[in-house]
Amino acid sequence: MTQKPLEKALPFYLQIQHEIKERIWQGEYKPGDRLFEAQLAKQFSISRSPVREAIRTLINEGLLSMNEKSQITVYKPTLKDVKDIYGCRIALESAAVALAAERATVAEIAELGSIIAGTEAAIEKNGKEEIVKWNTKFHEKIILISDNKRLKKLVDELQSLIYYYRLLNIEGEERGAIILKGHKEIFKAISERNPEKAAQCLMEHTKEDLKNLIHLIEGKEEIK
Amino acid sequence: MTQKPLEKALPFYLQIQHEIKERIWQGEYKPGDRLFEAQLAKQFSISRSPVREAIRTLINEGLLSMNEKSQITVYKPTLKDVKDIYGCRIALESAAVALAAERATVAEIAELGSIIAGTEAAIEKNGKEEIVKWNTKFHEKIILISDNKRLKKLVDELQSLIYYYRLLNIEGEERGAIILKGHKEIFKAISERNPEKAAQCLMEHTKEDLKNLIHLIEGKEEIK
DNA sequence: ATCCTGTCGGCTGTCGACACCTTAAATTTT
DNA sequence: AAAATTTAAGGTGTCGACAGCCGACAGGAT
Repeated sequence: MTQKPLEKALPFYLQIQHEIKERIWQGEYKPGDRLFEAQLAKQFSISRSPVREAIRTLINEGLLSMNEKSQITVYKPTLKDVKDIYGCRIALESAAVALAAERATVAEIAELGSIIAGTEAAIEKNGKEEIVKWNTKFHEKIILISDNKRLKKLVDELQSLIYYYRLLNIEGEERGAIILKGHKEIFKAISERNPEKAAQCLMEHTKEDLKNLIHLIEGKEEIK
Repeated sequence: MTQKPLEKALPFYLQIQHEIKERIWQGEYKPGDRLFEAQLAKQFSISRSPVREAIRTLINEGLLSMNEKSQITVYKPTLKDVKDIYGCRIALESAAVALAAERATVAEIAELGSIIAGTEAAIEKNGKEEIVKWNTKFHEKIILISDNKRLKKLVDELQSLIYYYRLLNIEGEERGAIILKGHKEIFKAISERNPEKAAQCLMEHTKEDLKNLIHLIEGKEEIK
C-alpha cells in the first residue's frame, strides 16, 4: 500500500524565486528597478544566501539582469528585444505546430477544439483576462502535443520575458476576434493533418500579434 | 591532485563555473557522475558558497541536473533528448539562416565564403578537430548575421548540451565532405538571397546530421 | 538468520560575519 | 571657490559553522 509522501516545504530559495517572479509579473517590481540582496533578505526575514540563489536563477531565466558592477535590475525589454523574442517564438512554435499536426491524437484535437470553444465564450462575455487565459492555453496545448520538452522550456522562458505585454495585446476592440480567427485556422490545419499549412497559419498569426504589440508599445512610448 | 592556481580577476563563482563546464566537455566528469559541493570546494580551496552558485548556474544551463533529493549529477542526454534538441536547433537555425539570407552584407557573405574555404582546407588535411571547428564557425556566423541575440543564446545553450558529440559527428569516412556539401548549398542560397531555399537547405543538412548522430549513438550504445 | 532500531557520517540548506570594492559625501589643499 | 584627497556608507563576494535530512552500519531482539 503506497503512502502519499509527506509534503516537504519548498526550500527558501525556491519560494523567494517564485515570489520575486510574481512581483515582477504583477508589476510590483518594474522594468529597470534595482534589487538588493540584503534588502530582500530582510524583507523575507531570511539570510542572504537563499536570496542570492533565487536571484541567480532569475538572471539565468532572463527576468533579472546583472551589470558589470554586479548590480541587479529587473529586465527591461527593448523594442528590438521584443522583436527578437517574437522571432524565436515564431520559429519554435511553428515547428511545434507542424509536429502537432503530424502526431496529434483524436483526443488531443478534441481538446484543442474545446479550448477554442472556451475562447469564443470568453469573447462573448468580453472578459479580457479570460481571453488571455484561453489564448495562452491554446498555444501551450499545441506545444504539449508536439511532445518536445526542450521546446516547451524554451518557449516558456521566452514567454515569461514579455509577460508584461500579455494583457496589452488584447487591448483594442477586435483583438479577441482576430486572435480567435487565427486559432481557428491553425486548428483547421491541424485537423486536416497539414503540417506546412499549420506552421504557415501560426506564423502569420504570431506575426500579426507582434505587429499589434509593436503598435501598442510605440503608442505607449514605454520602451524605446 | 593539485589545482592550477585560480586567477583573482573573475569572481570565484564564475571561475568555478567555467572550470566545471570545461571538465564536463573534456570528459573528466562524465554523464551521470555525481558532484558534491563540499568536495569541489575543498579541491579548489574555497568555501562552498561560490561552488554552490556555480552549480546553480550550470543547472539552469542544463549541464548539470538536480534530483528530488538535491543530488547533483552531470547531465546525461537520452536519445529522445538529443532528438528534441535537434528539433529545436533546426527550428531556430533555419529561422536564422532565412534572416541571414535577407540581411547579410556583401562583406558577411564573403566571410562565410572564407569559412567554407577553411573547411575545405581542413578536409584536405583530414584534421577532424579542425573540421569540427570550421563547422561550428559556419553555423555561428550565420546566427551572428541574423542579428538576433536571443536566438544566439538559445542555440548556444542547446549546442553545449550535446557538446560531447561534436567530435562523434565527423566519425565515418565521408562526413567532412557531406557536411561541406551541405554548407555549400546553404551558402549558395544565401548568396542568391533566397531565404526559403536557405532555410530548406539548412533543415535538410541538420536533419542529415541528426540521422548520422543517432546512428553513431545507437552503435555505441552509450545512451538509451 | 532476519528484522528492528539507535547511532554515525555525509551532504545540503541556511545563517551571520567580515573583507573588499565602488560611489558619494566630507574635508583639505591650492 | 575649484580641485584633489580622505572618509563614510552601501553592497557584493566569500567564509566557516550549524541544523536537519538521509542512507549505512552495527548490535540486540525475535
